[in-house]
Amino acid sequence: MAHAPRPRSGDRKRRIFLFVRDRILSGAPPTVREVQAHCGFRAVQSARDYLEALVRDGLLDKEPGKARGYRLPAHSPFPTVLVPLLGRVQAGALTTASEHPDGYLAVQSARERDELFALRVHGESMRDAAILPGDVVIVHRQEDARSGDIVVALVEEEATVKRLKVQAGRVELHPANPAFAPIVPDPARVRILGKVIEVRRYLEGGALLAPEP
Amino acid sequence: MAHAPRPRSGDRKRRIFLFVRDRILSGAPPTVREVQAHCGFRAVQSARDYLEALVRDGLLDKEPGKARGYRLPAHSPFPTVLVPLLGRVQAGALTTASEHPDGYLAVQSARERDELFALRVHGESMRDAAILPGDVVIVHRQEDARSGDIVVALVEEEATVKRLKVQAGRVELHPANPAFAPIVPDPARVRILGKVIEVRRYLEGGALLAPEP
DNA sequence: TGACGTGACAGACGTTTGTCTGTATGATGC
DNA sequence: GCATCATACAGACAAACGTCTGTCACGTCA
Repeated sequence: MAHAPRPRSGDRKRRIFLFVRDRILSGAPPTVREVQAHCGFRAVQSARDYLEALVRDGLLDKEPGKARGYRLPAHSPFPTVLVPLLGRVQAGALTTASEHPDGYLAVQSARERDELFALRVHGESMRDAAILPGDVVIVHRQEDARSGDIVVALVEEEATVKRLKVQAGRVELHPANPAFAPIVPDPARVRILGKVIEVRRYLEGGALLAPEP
Repeated sequence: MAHAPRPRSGDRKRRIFLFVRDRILSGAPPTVREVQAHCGFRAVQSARDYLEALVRDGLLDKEPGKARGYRLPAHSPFPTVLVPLLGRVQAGALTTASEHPDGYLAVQSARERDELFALRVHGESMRDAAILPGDVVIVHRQEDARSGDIVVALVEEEATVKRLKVQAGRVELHPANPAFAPIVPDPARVRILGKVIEVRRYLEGGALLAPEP
């Protein structure tokens, strides 16, 4: 028997990629047989050939042997976690605050979920570091940091974002705005809550405000 | 033999839900046995019991019989989608480019996912709007925008980020850096690709790999 | 005390699904 | 013509995976 007229392969390959991508984006990668059915192939292997070609092209990743093992080549190999967005953080209340967040943000990170939180920035003190009031910073909880890191620290009983500098063994918190003065706190009274690993600015609407179910 | 001391059930159920949710958000739902392994259960059925309980609670949906059949319910308050991250965009190649992305980013948005893409920013021209080289902008595809919006436009055959100003019916693209001059393009030759709805900066090697070329 | 519900375990069964091997057909190049 | 390659098909096998049935330990409550 004659087969169907051969379609130009690049186009078919592209359509299959879009189908697979759509399915992954919709929540679950397709099986090889679902791709087969979608394309009208009469053999599983035909669909498999295309999928493997897409992997060779770098358009898809796969986990061999696993069911529904095709993935989008993640830009970050990290899983997506939802981290709590805190409004203001007052002294010592970090743990408490993270139990009553303003909402949750999807973050791709190698860190554990409990090591991350998000904080809305108040004030202009980091303007020249391109961090504006209303921006959201994603913070990795840690008690120390290196000179030059942008950190969240407890100063005067409230969390603030500053650049950490260690000069001659002395900890200083530097704003990025000439209108503000560096803070040279009593070492016993400064407490670093974490290090900023990401900055986000939402230009419309706003970050998600969804309660944890 | 005595079993392990019975944990407080609500907490364990919640932790299992978070695990499943993260996995779905990351691109693929887990199998029952993956949940089992993650929780340290010694029987598949134990994991299954929890998963079914979560379905009864309405926290998860499932497709019975299918591999990796657990889903976030449609009414889930976390509309997280994966959005293609494009390196450079050249004339007319937006659709093509989004099929060969550098990777995918998790973005929370009410928009449809094919209306969104992410673009890495090149150059200092938006510095005073707190957008730095290397930042990633999340863009909503639209052909028009309002005066004052930050947009991605095709200029000289390449996509660039600028602030849109409409003065006396004339379209102007304004950089946010005194070192750059406003662009007043031939209206027939300017094309708006979309509006920037979010800006992200990754401060730690992690989530984003490729440094500035 | 005994009935009952819950959380966990154990083992097996059968479907779903990835994978392998082999064949047929047409296009291309020497 | 003949070798070679790519596409599609056919059928089978084996691993992955969802599902079922039964058991055990513990707590609650009448």
